[in-house]
Amino acid sequence: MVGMRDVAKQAGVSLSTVSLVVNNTGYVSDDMRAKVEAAMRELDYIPNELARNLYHNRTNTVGIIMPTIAHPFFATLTAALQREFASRGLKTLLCSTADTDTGESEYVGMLQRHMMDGIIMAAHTEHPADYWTAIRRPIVAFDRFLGAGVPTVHSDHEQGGRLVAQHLIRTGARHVVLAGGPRTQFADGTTFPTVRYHLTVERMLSEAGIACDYVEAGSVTDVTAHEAVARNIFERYSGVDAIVGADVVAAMALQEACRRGINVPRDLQIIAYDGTLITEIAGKRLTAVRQDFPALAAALANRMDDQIADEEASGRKPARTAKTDDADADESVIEEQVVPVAFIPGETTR
Amino acid sequence: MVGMRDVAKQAGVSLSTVSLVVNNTGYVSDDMRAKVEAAMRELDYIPNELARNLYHNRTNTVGIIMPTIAHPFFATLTAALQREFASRGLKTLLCSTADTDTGESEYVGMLQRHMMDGIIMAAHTEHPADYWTAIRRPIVAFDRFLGAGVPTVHSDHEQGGRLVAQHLIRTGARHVVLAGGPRTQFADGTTFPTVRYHLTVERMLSEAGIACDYVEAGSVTDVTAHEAVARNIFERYSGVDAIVGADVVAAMALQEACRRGINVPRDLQIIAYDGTLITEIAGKRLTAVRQDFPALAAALANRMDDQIADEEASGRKPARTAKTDDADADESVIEEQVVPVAFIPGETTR
DNA sequence: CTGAAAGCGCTTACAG
DNA sequence: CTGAAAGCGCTTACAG
Repeated sequence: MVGMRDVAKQAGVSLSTVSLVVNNTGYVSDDMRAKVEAAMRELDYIPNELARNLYHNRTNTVGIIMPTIAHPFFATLTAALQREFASRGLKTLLCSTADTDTGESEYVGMLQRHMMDGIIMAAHTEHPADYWTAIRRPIVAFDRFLGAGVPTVHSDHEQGGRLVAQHLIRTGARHVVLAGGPRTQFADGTTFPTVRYHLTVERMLSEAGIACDYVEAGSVTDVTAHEAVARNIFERYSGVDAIVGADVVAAMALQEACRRGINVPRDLQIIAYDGTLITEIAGKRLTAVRQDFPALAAALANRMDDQIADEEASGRKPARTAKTDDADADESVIEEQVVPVAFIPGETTR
Repeated sequence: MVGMRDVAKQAGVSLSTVSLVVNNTGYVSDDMRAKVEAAMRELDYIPNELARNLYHNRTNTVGIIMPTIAHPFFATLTAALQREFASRGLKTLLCSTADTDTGESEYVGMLQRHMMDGIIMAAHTEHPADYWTAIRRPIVAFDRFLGAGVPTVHSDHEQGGRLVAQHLIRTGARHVVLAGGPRTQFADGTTFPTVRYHLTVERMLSEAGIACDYVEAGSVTDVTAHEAVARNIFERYSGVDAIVGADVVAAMALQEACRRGINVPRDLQIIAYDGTLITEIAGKRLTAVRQDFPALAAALANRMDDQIADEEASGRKPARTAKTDDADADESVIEEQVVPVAFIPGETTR
């Protein structure tokens, strides 16, 4: 491997001069620069970024922790994040917990060992209350609350719930089935903002006197399990005339409805929550509440930049100390950024 | 940041002793070990992997270059690869060219700057013949030929083509439309093994006297464009009674058939090529030729391990020199590993 | 504007 | 079994 030393020797200059040329920093005479560049070319010199990273204690790499990249929701989110990060000079390390059975602790370890500059946390998790806050390195949560000092970004799920409920009320739905995460997540002090969408729908439908049942949709890591859920809905709630669930669940419900010869949307409306490409290939174009993935990604990347800048500023010491310079951060509070959603009519609603 | 030096001081031992304990290498007396471990705990010491990486000139990170992770095919492949790599202690860096408009050269640059130990190349590309072979670092190609010395892994597309053709012949198809990549890829000396599936289907159908038209399915980066393709098929080939295409195209075709009130599978059969989860949520369960993603991932990872080991063995000098030790490698030939596929009957064929 | 020196944090021969 | 020393490849004050 040819290193800077070889280039310096070949060009007859010092190491520092080569470094200045490579990084285009400070002043180098045209003469010197030419000699160095010639040497670099002759030797086919390529700087070793590892060494540079060690010096700066930075890798320009951000990890995205999610259950599995095979799920369209996370694939869509990750694509948006990768694009956003790339435009900021950051690489994306894939950390999918279900694809590796290692849980997120391994990835957190990598963060602590300085293999990454930060982590976007988008996987479910069960940890002591201070697990995340104790890490003291850049972390941004997606769609979950991880504790004070860990900023979070999520869609405006209340708005999402309102859009769904308003549509169902307006179209005269009478028996709605809502599919979502484990109902235990709905407890007070939940760490999942998504429950706001379900709760909003339930409240508004209840006020309108519309029946609303809730079923648990199963894990995102086992997409085929959704099929059984879809079947169950039809078997347990024979009067159902509207189903609301994440894209994949909605697609399964539509498929099952077709098998049973149910006319969608005349006798059954289906609304997908998320708006990934699944909505376009499910047999009919699914009506959907679409999360704004590019905007979510931009918000996540902004928070991440902040976190990384904070860490750098605080001289490689813990980022979140009491002495915040400006008043914007009450450290006992979770910084929360909310991104609007949109209602996209398709062929599965009236 | 607390470093090894701090631990050594606190424990009253030398740097090397701390290193030995941390890495569990060589012999350290229980006494010393205890002291070091105590110090590590007290100081909350976490080794900095960057430094270690610099010394070893390894990052244990492999990049996967693909058009976009948002496409279910690459999401599925990547999930399998990530799982496979993780089990071998390798991290997965996401390199999607369409999500970043940077082309793969940026990622190749990272490989050369030693930010990655190797690259899985699964994106389309147009480069001079020696572009890939000149890189001289670990590269494994997926489903494409990149040149001598770059091993490749792909499904047995001839078998895939046979399975499709046999089914169509057996069920009495009379007018088949095949959707696939740009027809220009079919030239002699193509770098795309997938054309073997199309060519096999065309040859076998032709021998059986069955009409077969070919349409270009459009880019994987623009999934919605497939919709127009699906519409076109029905408009241009009114007699079509079987459509074969990648999962997303097949799903779109099914959706369009439903809109037109065409009975699938009675009057139109649809076969999906790939077998991602799309086949399960397309309105009906799609009959599919399924690629074996876990096996493909394992094969890719094996080749990658070989490449990395070769590089290490050749003392950090170019991996592919003339002096191969055993006779297994004629360097002018592309090492090619083929993985079987399977025909999975669904609801869209007879 | 250029060079000699110290250092990023860890690892590994090599003496003792 | 332990420590002092050199080194991984690059960067950055700091003298000249």
